Amino acid sequence: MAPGYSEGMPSTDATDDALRLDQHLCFSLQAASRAFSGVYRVLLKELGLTYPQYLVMVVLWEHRELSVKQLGEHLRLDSGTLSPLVKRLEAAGLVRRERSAHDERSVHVHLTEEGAALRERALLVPRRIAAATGIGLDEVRDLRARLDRLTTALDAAALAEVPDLG
Amino acid sequence: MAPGYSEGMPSTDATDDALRLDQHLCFSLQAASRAFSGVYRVLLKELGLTYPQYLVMVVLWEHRELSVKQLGEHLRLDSGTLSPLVKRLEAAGLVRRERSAHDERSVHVHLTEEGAALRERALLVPRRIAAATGIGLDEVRDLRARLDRLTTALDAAALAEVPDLG
DNA sequence: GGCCATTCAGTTGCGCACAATTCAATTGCA
DNA sequence: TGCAATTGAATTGTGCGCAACTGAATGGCC
Repeated sequence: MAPGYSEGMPSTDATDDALRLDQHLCFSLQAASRAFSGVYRVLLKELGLTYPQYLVMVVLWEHRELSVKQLGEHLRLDSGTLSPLVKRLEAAGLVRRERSAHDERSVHVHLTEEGAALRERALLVPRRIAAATGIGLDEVRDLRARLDRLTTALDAAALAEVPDLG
Repeated sequence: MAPGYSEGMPSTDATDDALRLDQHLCFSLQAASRAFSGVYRVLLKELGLTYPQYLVMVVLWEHRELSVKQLGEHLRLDSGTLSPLVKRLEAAGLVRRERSAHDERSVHVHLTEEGAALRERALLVPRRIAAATGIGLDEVRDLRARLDRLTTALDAAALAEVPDLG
């Protein structure tokens, strides 16, 4: 039942089994995520976007203008990742950054004409991706729900792992 | 039903909806994957491993000795990623690299005493991770199966996207 | 009003993922 | 046997993710 080690000595201990690569949900997750990136990479090349840049544009197409902080809340990214990424989008002419008048600390990112126009060309991407997954809308919805619950649980656990309070 | 754009003008077009961030399975997937990494990062710090390094060790604990190429097949990584990573594991004293006698092109990676011994301390990791996910073994198994099928489908699609053959 | 803690963006540094290239070793085939 | 194509590892370069830090702006509190 259990493949065990290469020596042909099957491990019957569940704790041992748990250390096998194929028992790691995190690996299946990461593999699927990278496979997704690979498909997006091909589709997005003609838009001149990387996959993380595409996600930033998706958020901006939905909200038009956001601070770096707000972008990070939507995408779970911090300024260390977003600052250079947004700069590259600005260099590509898709967004512009401006200091807020109300709060000089924050920087608002908004679409340029060109950035807004790119949305038209991006509309086909989700359909082509959906076709590539080979699964139906219902299963996609179900998977998303499960994954989001998983993320919430893991975030909570990560906080608990760094007690700070004894 | 559909939140639509910030202007309060709900988009009833399914194509428009598909461009919303919360419709992107890839994002839920990546978010869950990064949440996993975060929990692992905390647990693995005391083992002196990063999450990708841990996965390499998991494969080596299972197979004892593999070429860089074989490691890459297990983990879906190429030498561009593995070469420096394995070098860091070697610098940490956990593995040793040796040119194969049969084929001088290939480099075999095998555990040192210290690397093999580290397995004992790693045995607790999967249990603590399982607790952090907040889901049962059955759902984990089901999720893994779905994700692996998804990865297979996406890989096939990625190949089809780069026709090369017209 | 003046001071301190907090907030926000940006930078630096490190490791990972991946494309593209290089180079040596090997294989295949004429 | 000799040469071309392939294979395996390593290197280079770019971008992402994240921790740690900097510095300016803001807000709270006395």
